[in-house]
Amino acid sequence: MVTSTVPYSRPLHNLEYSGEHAPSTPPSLVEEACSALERIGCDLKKPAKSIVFRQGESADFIYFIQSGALRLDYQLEDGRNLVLDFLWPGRVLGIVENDVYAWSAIALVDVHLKRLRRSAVQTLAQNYPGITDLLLKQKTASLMAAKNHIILMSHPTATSKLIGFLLDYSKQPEYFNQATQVLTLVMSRKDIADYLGMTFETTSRIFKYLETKNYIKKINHRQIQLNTRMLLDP
Amino acid sequence: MVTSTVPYSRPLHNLEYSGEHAPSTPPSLVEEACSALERIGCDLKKPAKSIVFRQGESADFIYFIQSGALRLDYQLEDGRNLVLDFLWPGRVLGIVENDVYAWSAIALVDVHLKRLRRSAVQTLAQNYPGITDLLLKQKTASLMAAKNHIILMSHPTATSKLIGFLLDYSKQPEYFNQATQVLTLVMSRKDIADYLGMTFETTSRIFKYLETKNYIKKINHRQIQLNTRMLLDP
DNA sequence: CGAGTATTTGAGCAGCATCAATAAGAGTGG
DNA sequence: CCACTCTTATTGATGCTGCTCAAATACTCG
Repeated sequence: MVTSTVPYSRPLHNLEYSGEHAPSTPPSLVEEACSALERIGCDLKKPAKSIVFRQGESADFIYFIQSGALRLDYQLEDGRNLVLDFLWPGRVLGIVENDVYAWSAIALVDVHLKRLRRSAVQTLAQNYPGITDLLLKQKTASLMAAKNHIILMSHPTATSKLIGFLLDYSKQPEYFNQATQVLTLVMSRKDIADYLGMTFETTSRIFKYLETKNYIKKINHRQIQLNTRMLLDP
Repeated sequence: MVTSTVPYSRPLHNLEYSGEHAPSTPPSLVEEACSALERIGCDLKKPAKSIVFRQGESADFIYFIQSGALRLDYQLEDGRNLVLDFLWPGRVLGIVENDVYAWSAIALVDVHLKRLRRSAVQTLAQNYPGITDLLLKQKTASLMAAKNHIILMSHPTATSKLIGFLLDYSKQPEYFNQATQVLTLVMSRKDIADYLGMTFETTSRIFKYLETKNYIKKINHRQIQLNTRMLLDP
């Protein structure tokens, strides 16, 4: 049941965030840092729906996503649950928080993680400057994701929010089939709603609306064929 | 006209973000880094409403805010303007973007900045590990601000968004008088609206509503006395 | 003081939330 | 493999919140 469907173990040097020019650290140092991290990391597989860490827990570990997908949840005092982000391979969990995790991480599908003790990473960072560099890039990636999230939430209508979400999501090669244009949703209607700031009934209704307008075609609840041209157009 | 009302020049070592435990770098290194940065930085004063940098411009400089307040604007293709953040002394501008600035920075009041050439900071960072550390902390600060922003935008009603905004804002000591409980708004109704994802008419109406409920008392358009206890209660 | 900008206020409507009921899928054990 | 249960998704009816367009008022700055 916990058996992952992952065919191969992704090497850590795929983690580098390419959205920023390498500032001063040469690539060799980053590679060195990755292999150093690889040595102290341990492989960890978690089944779908399992919790990797909980908001408020002592933040002892950081995790590199090798494969799969996760959801970051933030529990509000008023009882609402907010989805802060969806995470894909190449991203890192647990580097932002200080002594305790500021949010929870939940596996959406079976995931393959590399777990590293935070203190070990910090010790290692003293000898490998590439590590700090890598963490800096990961934080930039988180920040850009947050900016994107804010832009999505600022859209005036639920329809444009959802269209923006689908277009962003379709950039994930493991869940969007370019040939068939079919997007596999790894998250529920409620997850999407909690991410975009709406109710899951509205999410469902907008999916329906998009189908009547031929923007999308529902294969089943979790498989949706996109009409990318039309979604990008209006 | 460009004369700043700032009484003193804030030393750079006030910049350290205290929300995270110092990982491994001892404080002495951070101080060293700050004085090194101080040497290559040049003082810059900008009047209220002036643009520090524009979205899309070549990101040659980073700025440390010594005093004043700024607004980060993101221009969308559809013509809407989004306020991504309000920045206060101690924060840094321009470290997130890569080769071009991803958003614009506008002075809300007269500001005093320390301007540093990005390339010079990168060169200096090779000798002073504290610099990378400081940048890492600043990115964490940006990310936490973004998380807060997302939480605010997720609130179900415009009233709770605005209350959340006022409570967050009242943490700024230079604009909230603890004794009189008066908050000085450095931003317009439209700025607040563009930050929270609503129209400025709604912002105005909610201010009115909060006054009728005795949650706030308007001294004038830009001076508002808060009834903090009532705002925190419901 | 006057022109331009920011804010307030009003009326009407559209979109989304709420509550509620049904339908479709997924998971489980016989 | 099927029947049963539990979860997830859809659909419906209704009311309220906040948007739109429009006008009036307050404030700012030269």
